[in-house]
Amino acid sequence: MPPKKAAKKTATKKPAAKKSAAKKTTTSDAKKRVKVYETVRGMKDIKPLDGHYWVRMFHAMQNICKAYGYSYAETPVLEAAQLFVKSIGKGTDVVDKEMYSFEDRDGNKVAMRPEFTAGFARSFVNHGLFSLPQPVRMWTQGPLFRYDRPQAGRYRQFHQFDCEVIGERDPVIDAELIAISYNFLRDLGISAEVYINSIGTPEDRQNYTIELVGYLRSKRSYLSEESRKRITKNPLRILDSKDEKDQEVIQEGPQIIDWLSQESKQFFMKVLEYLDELQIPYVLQPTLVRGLDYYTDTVFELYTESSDHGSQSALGGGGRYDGLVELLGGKEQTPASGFAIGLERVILALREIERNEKKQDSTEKKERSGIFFAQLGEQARRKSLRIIEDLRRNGIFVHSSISKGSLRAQLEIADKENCSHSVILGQKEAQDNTVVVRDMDSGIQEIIDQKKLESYLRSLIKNT
RNA sequence: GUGGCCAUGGUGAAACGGUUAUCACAGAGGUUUGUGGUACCUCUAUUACGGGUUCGAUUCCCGUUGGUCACCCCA
Repeated sequence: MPPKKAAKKTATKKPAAKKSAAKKTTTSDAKKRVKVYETVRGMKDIKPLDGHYWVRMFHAMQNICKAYGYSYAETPVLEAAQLFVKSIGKGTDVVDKEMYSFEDRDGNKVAMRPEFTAGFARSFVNHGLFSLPQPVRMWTQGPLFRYDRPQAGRYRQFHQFDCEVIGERDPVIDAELIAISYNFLRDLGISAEVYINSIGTPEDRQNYTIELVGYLRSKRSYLSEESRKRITKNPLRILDSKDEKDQEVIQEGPQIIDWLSQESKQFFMKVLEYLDELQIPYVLQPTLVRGLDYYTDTVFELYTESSDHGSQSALGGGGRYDGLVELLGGKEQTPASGFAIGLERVILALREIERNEKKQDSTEKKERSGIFFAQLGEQARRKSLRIIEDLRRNGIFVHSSISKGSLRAQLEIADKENCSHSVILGQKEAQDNTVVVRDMDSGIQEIIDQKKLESYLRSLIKNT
């Protein structure tokens, strides 16, 4: 920003000289154009205009996590690369193709986290969190990195809201996590659909995969080219193929549900029962399998109901990962479960809702609210500094534009910010220890004693 | 990683290959630092970057970068 401005200013100062010189670039390197940097591909600025979305989401996270008794925790962005390879799995795209990994100055292989779960599991093992009352409920939020091809709702640096419960295998935990994710979205005004499935134990999955591959081989000729390749590479992925013919084949094929062990099946039934009890609607999706290796039993995903953005409509997902903590050197049998929601996608959904709302009542004007404080002249400015400060300390938020000189300019801003009242302090008022309070709708002005201003404003705020 | 489409000020758009790149909105400043939601004036673009074709390129071609959509994958 600053470099650009500087360049512009020099350009406007001597436009004539510039033009002739620009073509014969010989000595005139003085006006070298300063390079304007852009964000690196796939990275996104959060602009002040969009800030309110993030603040809203932070509030929603905090409130809901407090209500459910989750503690805030954080893990570093940078971890040993191997941590992710081991937990997410070699052969997954996330690890093989999309991970930001490099050697640091000591030659250690590190990676920027592509997800939260592995870091949390590591942290749990690292700090012996099994000695806390079990299970440990944690939540976090922050940036994650995946070197993917950017698209709307998909960036290389993206943000997730994440909850993890480590140290207990109970279906009620899974139901609770689904409830949190569902309610988080509901609190923001998004009605989500929960898709749920169970993929059982790793052994269950292995047996099922063998069966599935056998079946798919027999139907090979009906499958799409892409899926044919996947039979050997990643057969489970064929289940959620978007190809219609593939789907037809899948419908007739074996379902993982039928391959679950008795225990897993019962566990899953319980999860569903608890969801019914919590009155969370869900859709059983026999083809739902998740991409990361560590998942066991319950898996679920959340979609917006009005899924306009075809492939980007998944807001989040999660599941149980009973084997991960042990895999990372933790105590034997440390079960866990968690979910993550993509915040950029939540914003996408919020925007869409806003668009629809605008269509419906575009005529309705926003009601004015808020107080603006305008000042005029040096003496009044000084005085108003103090008054504004006092008001703010006492919890009354006032807009002001104290750096501006003219009253006109200030009232213009008051209007744009949609303030209901403006407090005006000029030379005269400064002397009389009064202020003028102007109603921005009617234009009616009242003279108020400075001492009474606070209580006066309070009554105004109450009324609106 | 594969394929398609696209790129003009802060935003949204104009401009048969031809003078000074047009318009709206936003922004900054001003119309005697005491009155906004309605006026007026001024300012705010080496047309993404780099090459080429041409007397001449915002317009045509190539490359780069970025955006976007679908696939892959996923949040």
